[in-house]
Amino acid sequence: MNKKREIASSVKDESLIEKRREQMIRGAVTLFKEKGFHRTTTREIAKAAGFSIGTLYEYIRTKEDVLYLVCDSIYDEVHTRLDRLDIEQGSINVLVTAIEHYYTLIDDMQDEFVVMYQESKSLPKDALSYVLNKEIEMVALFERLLTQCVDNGEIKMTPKEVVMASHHLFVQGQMWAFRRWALRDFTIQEFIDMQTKFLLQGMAGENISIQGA
Amino acid sequence: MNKKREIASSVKDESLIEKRREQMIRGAVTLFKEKGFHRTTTREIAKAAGFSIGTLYEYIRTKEDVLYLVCDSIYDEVHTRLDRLDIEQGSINVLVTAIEHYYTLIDDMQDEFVVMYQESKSLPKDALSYVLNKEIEMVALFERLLTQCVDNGEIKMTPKEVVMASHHLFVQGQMWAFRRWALRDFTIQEFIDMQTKFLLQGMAGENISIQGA
Amino acid sequence: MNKKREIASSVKDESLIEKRREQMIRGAVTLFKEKGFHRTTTREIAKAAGFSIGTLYEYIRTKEDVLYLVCDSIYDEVHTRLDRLDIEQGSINVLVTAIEHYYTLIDDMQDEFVVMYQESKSLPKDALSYVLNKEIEMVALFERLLTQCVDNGEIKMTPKEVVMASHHLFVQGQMWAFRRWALRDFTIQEFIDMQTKFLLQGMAGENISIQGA
Amino acid sequence: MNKKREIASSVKDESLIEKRREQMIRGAVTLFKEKGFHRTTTREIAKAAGFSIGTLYEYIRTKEDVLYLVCDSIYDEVHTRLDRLDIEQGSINVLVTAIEHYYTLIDDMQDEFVVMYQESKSLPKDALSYVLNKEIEMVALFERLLTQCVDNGEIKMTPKEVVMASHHLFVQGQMWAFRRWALRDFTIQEFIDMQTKFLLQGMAGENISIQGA
DNA sequence: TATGAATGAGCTTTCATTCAT
DNA sequence: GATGAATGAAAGCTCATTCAT
Repeated sequence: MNKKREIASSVKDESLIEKRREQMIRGAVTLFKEKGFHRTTTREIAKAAGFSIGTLYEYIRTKEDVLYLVCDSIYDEVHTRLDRLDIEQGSINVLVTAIEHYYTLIDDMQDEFVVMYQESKSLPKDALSYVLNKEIEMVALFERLLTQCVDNGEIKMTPKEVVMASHHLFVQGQMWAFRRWALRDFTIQEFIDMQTKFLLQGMAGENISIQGA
Repeated sequence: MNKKREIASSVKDESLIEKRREQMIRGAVTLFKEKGFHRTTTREIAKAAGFSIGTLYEYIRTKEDVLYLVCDSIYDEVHTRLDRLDIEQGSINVLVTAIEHYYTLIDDMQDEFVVMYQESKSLPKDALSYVLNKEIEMVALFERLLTQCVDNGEIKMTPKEVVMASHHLFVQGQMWAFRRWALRDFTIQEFIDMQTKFLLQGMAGENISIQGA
Repeated sequence: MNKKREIASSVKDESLIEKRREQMIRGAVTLFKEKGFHRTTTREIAKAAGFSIGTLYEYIRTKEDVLYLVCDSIYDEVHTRLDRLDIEQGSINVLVTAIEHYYTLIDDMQDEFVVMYQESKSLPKDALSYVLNKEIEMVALFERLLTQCVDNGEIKMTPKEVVMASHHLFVQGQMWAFRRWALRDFTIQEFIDMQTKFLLQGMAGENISIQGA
Repeated sequence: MNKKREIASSVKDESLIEKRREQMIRGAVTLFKEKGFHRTTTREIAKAAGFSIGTLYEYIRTKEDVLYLVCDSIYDEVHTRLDRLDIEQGSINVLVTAIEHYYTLIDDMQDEFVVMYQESKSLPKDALSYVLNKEIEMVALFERLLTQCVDNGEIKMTPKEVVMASHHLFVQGQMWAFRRWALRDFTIQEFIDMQTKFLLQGMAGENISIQGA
């Protein structure tokens, strides 16, 4: 369900398509980051990619396709980087590794993530649901790892807390991408450490009574 | 510094201005939420507000003004609701109350917050910095409360952890606004409780060794 | 033929109409001079006149009416000032006086003349032809005076030269209004003297002694 | 000083730019003459030029650019036609030729000149000063020729008279463009002859005393 | 009479997309 | 395959004019 959308191209040569689209994505990310999707013109994208507007349209059908290609390429990278973890049995160690890989990935592709989160709402319905689905997959990865930790007794959490914590981890990733201006005193490693510690402390502790008790 | 921007209007009657702008904001939020700022036309805003395009422009100068009015009205509400806390001396109780008020506020104005966070980048430079400043003020409120808890010994945290936790609280608010679709199984009260518990546990625990140690 | 156009007003009190229109004309001339008819808004005219846009429209029907009122008031002044000459029998002396009066008038009402000549093409057909007719009357006055000078032997000119010279005199008046920036080294009296001398020399052809000498 | 303004075009082919702009100018002059710059819409200009509104804006940036192109092309023609005279040593013969060429030029491009003089005030500041400068150059040409005639004894004139006469010649050119409706009984040759004769007579004569002397 | 809020036709300009070369 | 000139729908905004108060 929600398979990768094929972006039509009138060019036949597959390797050329890939090359051109890569140029396109690189240029587009910079522009989208700077001015947003709507304020960026297709001409600008073509220019930044190094070819003419006519050529641009040989490799896409609509401007939104460019945005989709950007989002899609991000998730290709996510998969490349996190696929190993996908098969491993969950444990605290695997979880910690997953968090580290995920946040490092976001750090490496900060611009791309910002663009994706900022602009994905401009995608056409089906492309949007494809991207959203990728997001859900990510959250589900954390959910699975956490659940397995609960199952093997390493962590104590209600199922609802697992859901919440997964979203939490995911959203903290967005935070790193979006709010780096506010977190410029932190290195990515510090950030990872703190997030990890935070999570594990939050989960491990005896129930602490709140509100005066 | 960064004073409220006056949006010029060619109408003189102040109370009428307020009334019309309220209509405008209400209509605009719905539309911006639905289609985003750029895909919404000024004519649609006028129509949703219940008056003509000409009348719309009697109360604003540019389309961006509408977005600013939306953001500004949100922060007016924020201030109305959180101003009491601003003067209180920090303590765990006050902090917990602040979290509750803040997340309840976001819950009440979900659409408005989503729009603000999604679209504020489309504001003109000075308006954007005004809005960003409001955001910083919010984070600073949490920071102050946390620091005072640290000072009075209720909480153990390094200054860096205080900064991180403040951003964390802030971003979790965004999460509630943005990801309600993913959290539809949670009530706002559950959400508040979990976030609060999470935070306090994370802060209170003895240092727990991570990574196998 | 081409009678004064009545500008409709919904106000009854004639003296009030006159008062308001005078305010209007004074304000409008300044604005039209500065920004031209098209770039001036009716609101600006109302404001410059010292009353509201609603009141403005109690005294005129369209924006073009304002322009007409300006042009009309100029020719009222022209008539007031030159009517005496209209009845006198032509002679070199009368001609010289006419030139002097005419150029002095233009000097006194420089702004008004500039506006009229620059903007009169924006008048509606009938108003335009009324104003053009006034212009023709002016030229005709010079023509009559010249012709009578020819008839009484004071000047030697072919009928065609009379026509040309009349237009010449008229156009030199425009020049004084329009090109004062280029003629800032000249006083109006110098200008009058030179124009007069120029004309009379030009007409004298064979050395004809003027003024009896 | 006051160099030709480059009007930006997004089209690269220079010869195409020239061709399209020529179409544009031709169409615009007709329309501006008929209805004035402000009453003419850009769509009408495009249509008159024979292409779409989108294409129009491939060759200009703003509506005012069209007006500038009109003015500029007039002065290109002026230069083409009068440049020879620019280098010649002044003499009565050269002066007479200059007058003839100048008035003939105006006769050939009557519409263009009318438009330029009527509408140039709608140009943006820098374009206006460029055009005004061209005008000053024209007057200066006459001034130089006259001064040289004075220097070589062919003509007797004070420096002030030279200035005035130069403006006079220039303004008479405007007259021929603007008031042809009033001068329809004259051919351009008659006009030239009369103006020339007028000027030379005015200048050549013994000083004739005016007003009583 | 005076006011000024309301209206909407109409303007300039942009830009995604096409297609002949 | 690559190019870029051409297109026109659609957007933001203005302003002359009206009319209820």
